[in-house]
Amino acid sequence: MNKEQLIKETAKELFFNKGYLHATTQEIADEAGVNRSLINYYFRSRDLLFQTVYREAVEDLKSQLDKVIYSLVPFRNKIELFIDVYMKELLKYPYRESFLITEICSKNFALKEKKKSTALIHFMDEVTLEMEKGTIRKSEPIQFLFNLFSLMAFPVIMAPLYRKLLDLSKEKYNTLIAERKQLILATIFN
Amino acid sequence: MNKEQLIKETAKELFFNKGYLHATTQEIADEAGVNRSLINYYFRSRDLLFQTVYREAVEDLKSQLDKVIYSLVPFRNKIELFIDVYMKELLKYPYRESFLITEICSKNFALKEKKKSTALIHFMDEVTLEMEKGTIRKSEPIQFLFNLFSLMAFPVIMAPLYRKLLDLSKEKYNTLIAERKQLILATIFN
DNA sequence: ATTTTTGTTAACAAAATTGTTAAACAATTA
DNA sequence: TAATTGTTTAACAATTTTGTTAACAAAAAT
Repeated sequence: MNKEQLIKETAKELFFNKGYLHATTQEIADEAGVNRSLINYYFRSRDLLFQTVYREAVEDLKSQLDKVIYSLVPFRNKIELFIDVYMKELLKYPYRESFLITEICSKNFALKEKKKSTALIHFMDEVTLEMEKGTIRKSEPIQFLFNLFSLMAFPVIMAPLYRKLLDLSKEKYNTLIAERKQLILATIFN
Repeated sequence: MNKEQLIKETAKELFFNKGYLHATTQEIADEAGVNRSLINYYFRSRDLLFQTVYREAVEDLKSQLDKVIYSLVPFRNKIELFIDVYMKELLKYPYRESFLITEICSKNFALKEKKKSTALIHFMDEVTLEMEKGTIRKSEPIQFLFNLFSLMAFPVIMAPLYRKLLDLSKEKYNTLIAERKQLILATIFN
């Protein structure tokens, strides 16, 4: 693999998978098995590497949503597909969203944002329709999104803490997470 | 206020409220309006300050749970009370749990943990009972906890990101969060 | 009142982290 | 094969961050 890519992937591994948000350039380089100067060669500065990783994470997140949202299957199947896709991604990169939040908070971000993606608007319409049909609980459509994401992501993100507080083994915790797809469906559908 | 306390509170403010997890000792001192050396005087090192803050956060989290769990009111009222208490705390310290996770991940934590708190066991029993009574959906009792915490915390923690992605004003977002208590109750109770 | 203890500060030293440069090396092209 | 371009590295410089010290001030104790 070319080393520019390797550096990025390694950074993502440390940030998104290991949750090691304080990683230094040296640590990233070591983990990738490259000379630290290469980070400056390819990305100019630590901060630009972070920005690059940040941007790609947001893009990934969006395109992932879009792909599922635009799939032409009935609503419930769409949600099931989405849970499959997103929870798989969560197990690979549990801390991606946490990284994004930390970055947004630490830099005082220019929140210039492109319009709400058309995919989202499309999906919100679909949610509204399902509420009218009575397949899901009535509420502000965004709340349905909140609920769905919350139920998927939070237990995964908080695993280290909850394992501590509840004294659960890694295996037990994984079992619980695996069970959640059905539970989430039962929770959000009438 | 005595300055040792002030430093701790300021650190918490930066970490838990502002989500500024990269704060340096100088930045903490500046924010608190004290000389940086005082941090070393009272806490010896940056790392010990972090440890102290960490420990207190875990304690707070636990004692908060305990207080509500042991209150002698019917189950549903208990949950309502809990949502009130916990969501108020969340708005004050949205990133407390994120800080804990980041710390757990960055240090390779000695996961030596005191037994699961008796409060938790007590509460799990209560949840099991309610499942048998049919007031809440049947599942592994811990999953009920997961659901409850997820629905409360995740939309608050992810506010900066979701506001970006969904292009929502601060006001609109706050309204959505405020509406969630009823929504959560409707979601987790049969 | 003066000694002792505690709290506070600035100046300094040490360590850690990042950024730059120049030279070595490899790959590609003329 | 010489020249050019792109890649990699080590050495160095600059910066940032942390930790220590010693002097000083305030408070408490004798």
